[in-house]
Amino acid sequence: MRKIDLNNFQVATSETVRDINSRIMLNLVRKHQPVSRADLMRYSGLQRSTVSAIAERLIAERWLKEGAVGDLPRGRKPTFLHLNTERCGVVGVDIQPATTTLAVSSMDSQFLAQESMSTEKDPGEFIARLSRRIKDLMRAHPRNSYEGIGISLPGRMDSSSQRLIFAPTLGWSELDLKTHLERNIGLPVELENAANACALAELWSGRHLDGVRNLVAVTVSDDIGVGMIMNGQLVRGSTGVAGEFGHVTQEPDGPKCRCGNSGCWEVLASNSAAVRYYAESASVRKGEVGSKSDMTKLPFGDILRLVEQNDARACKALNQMARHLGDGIAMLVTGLAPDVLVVVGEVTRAWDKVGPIVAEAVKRRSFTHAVTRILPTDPEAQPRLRGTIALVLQNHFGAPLIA
Amino acid sequence: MRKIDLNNFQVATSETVRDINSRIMLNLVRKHQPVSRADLMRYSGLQRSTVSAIAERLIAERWLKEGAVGDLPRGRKPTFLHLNTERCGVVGVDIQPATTTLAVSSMDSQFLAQESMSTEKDPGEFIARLSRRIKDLMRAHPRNSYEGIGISLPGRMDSSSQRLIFAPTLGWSELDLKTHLERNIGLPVELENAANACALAELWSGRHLDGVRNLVAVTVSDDIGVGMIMNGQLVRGSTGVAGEFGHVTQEPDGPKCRCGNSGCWEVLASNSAAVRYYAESASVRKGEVGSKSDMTKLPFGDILRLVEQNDARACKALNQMARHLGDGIAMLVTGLAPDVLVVVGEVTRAWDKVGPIVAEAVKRRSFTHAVTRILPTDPEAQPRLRGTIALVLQNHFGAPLIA
DNA sequence: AGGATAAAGTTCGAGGTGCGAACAAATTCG
DNA sequence: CGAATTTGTTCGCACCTCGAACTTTATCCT
Repeated sequence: MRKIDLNNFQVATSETVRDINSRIMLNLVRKHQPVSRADLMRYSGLQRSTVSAIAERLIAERWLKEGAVGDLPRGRKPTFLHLNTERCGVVGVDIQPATTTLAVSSMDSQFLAQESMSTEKDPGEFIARLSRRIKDLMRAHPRNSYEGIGISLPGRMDSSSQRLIFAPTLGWSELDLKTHLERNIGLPVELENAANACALAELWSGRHLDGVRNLVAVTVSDDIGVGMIMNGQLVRGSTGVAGEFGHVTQEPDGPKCRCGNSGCWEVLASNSAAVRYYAESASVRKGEVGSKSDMTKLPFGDILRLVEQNDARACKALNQMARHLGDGIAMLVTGLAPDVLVVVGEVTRAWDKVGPIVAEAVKRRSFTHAVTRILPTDPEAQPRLRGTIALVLQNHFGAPLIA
Repeated sequence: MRKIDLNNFQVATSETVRDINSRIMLNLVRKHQPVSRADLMRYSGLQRSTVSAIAERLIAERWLKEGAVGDLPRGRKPTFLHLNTERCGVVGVDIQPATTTLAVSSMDSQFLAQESMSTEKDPGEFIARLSRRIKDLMRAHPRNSYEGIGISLPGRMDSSSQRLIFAPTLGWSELDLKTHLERNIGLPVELENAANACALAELWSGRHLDGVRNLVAVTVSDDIGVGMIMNGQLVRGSTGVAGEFGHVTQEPDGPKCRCGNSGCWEVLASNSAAVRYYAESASVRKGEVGSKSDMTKLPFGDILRLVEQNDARACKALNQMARHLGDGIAMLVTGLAPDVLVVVGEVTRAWDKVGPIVAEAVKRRSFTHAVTRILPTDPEAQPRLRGTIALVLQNHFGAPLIA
């Protein structure tokens, strides 16, 4: 049971009823399509007449469309309803330190087109170029309407103003991306932290069992981010900064982290950690410790490639990273007990090696009553980008803001 | 934005509108009482006529009552509305390993009476005795109606059946407390884990700034429990077992925990930990390590008493506990970034000593963007017991289950 | 004293919404 | 060809909020 937020509520009117039931209908169609009005009546518990009325309106508003007629052993054949995927489009933007990916998607989270550009160091320049690219992309893929622009980025937004307040890897500061883009393009813009976007992606378009309402996404790159869905809703915390489990101290005497502390989880288990482990093993092998110039700092991708070739040093570095990754995941499983925990990042390419080590660490360390499934995401599925789409679609498919 | 739970939703009808607005009104009265209809109109945004209609019904249902007339510089004087605290009572039961406390409370979370009994080892016997005590207490404090019985206990319930599935300190197993009590007394029973109950207590009757929607309660006794409120709602996780941060590994080579792992947070920072630190310091002082018989295992309460007398050994043990407590709290602050984190337990009696050490650890270890206030609870305020009341009152004051 | 002003609270018809029964349409089976 | 069955529509009813008009109560100013 939720407490009513007296600082941010909506009273109910007659139309509220229709809004609630429409959203339920829309979700039922999304889940069961193709589906007849009679089926919707059974799924929802609404009266046949009510279902017909709502369907009529949703068809008029072009959210739904009628399709083929079904087949039954007896009686009148049902007319199927579908989501009208042509109705609207959504623009998704995934900003990463080096590359920014943008895409347009239809209502069913299918990408219609996708392209990349470099992420500029100068925010002004970047916004101008991104705006142009988005407009071009929308012009090339005309839709009945565009609903909005979702943006994922490695940083933190102020929860009220949505201004960017922290994005060390991008090198921007205090940027009001939202307002600028909204003015340039004329569509609502929604920003979200990358890990949170991944969590949303899994919630709305993940291939999980139906009814997953507690889900954690762990993004592993040069840092570690955690996005949490609890009770079917993204957890942003008081200032929008929840999920910084990457900066939980795991080894007080461990290596220095760029956050200023030492031995943070992300210092021990991120891609950069594997890179460091690999480099360290080089100098150890040579019998010299600390002669930094000797350390061969291979990019993480190369380490993964070496692992595929069964290179012993690379495997050892990866194992070390995996063990620490598992330790942190055990913390999340123990403390949050989600139904599903998904891992996002290049490291999933070696999941056949990493997965068992993580599973072992979790089994060893975590409290036994949780039954969290730990799953790698397919990098092809572009979780960040899918999350930006979910971010916008939420507004139509999510629960109405009431009470 | 919340995702609609298609496995557990309610469609809206005309009455839903009234239900939503009634609950909003009830909460507004709770927050602002005494308050006039005209004020409620302004707070809620509803029409004057609607406010009057809802008030009329709530008065008829005895949720509200009219009180004194107010005073204004001009115009007709307003009639104030209050919560009708006499309307209903709630029974709260706080089961702890040695003692069970039971109380009856009015709608405003004020205790009318409170008494204790010993917690039996035999569950059947216990249920019988508890039922009798509850019935006696209700008879001694007659109310218009009793709304339900809330129970807090140190253990875990199955989230669907509410059967007790894990309560090592009580020594009961697989107990269906809910059904038995409901049959004996004829009131709905709600069970909740003690840490969760404390979190609910702070959410509903805590003395915090208004609008705290992300809150963590840490209960420190012989174990450590964590209750989480995120987005204004209790986080129970997939199987109702979320919050076991007490069993997150902090020192892999640390002392054995009764959960089977080693170096869990609760092994390092619970009351028992302080007791152990104290005992260890004894044997160290004597120059012998490991001769267990020499270790003086003082109860935690005695250690606190010694601390009040500035006993050096006791202070050292408490400091050690406090440092570890702070380390774990830093993890929660970093990862969950709640508005408020409350600490519950005997340790708060020495908060003038413990608080600064915790604050220091949090400052040192946690990510800097969170602005969590860390507060001790007053043991006199009986957070567990208040939580059981909140557990029941939620059903009337919480957001309606819709969509 | 009496009228203007002001604010609280009530009354009542209009419009939106779901309910539920009756009805129409479409299809199969004997 | 009619009975049975299932889908989908129509229509009057009840519930709810809205919003304007109205009543009630009180103060201030002339």
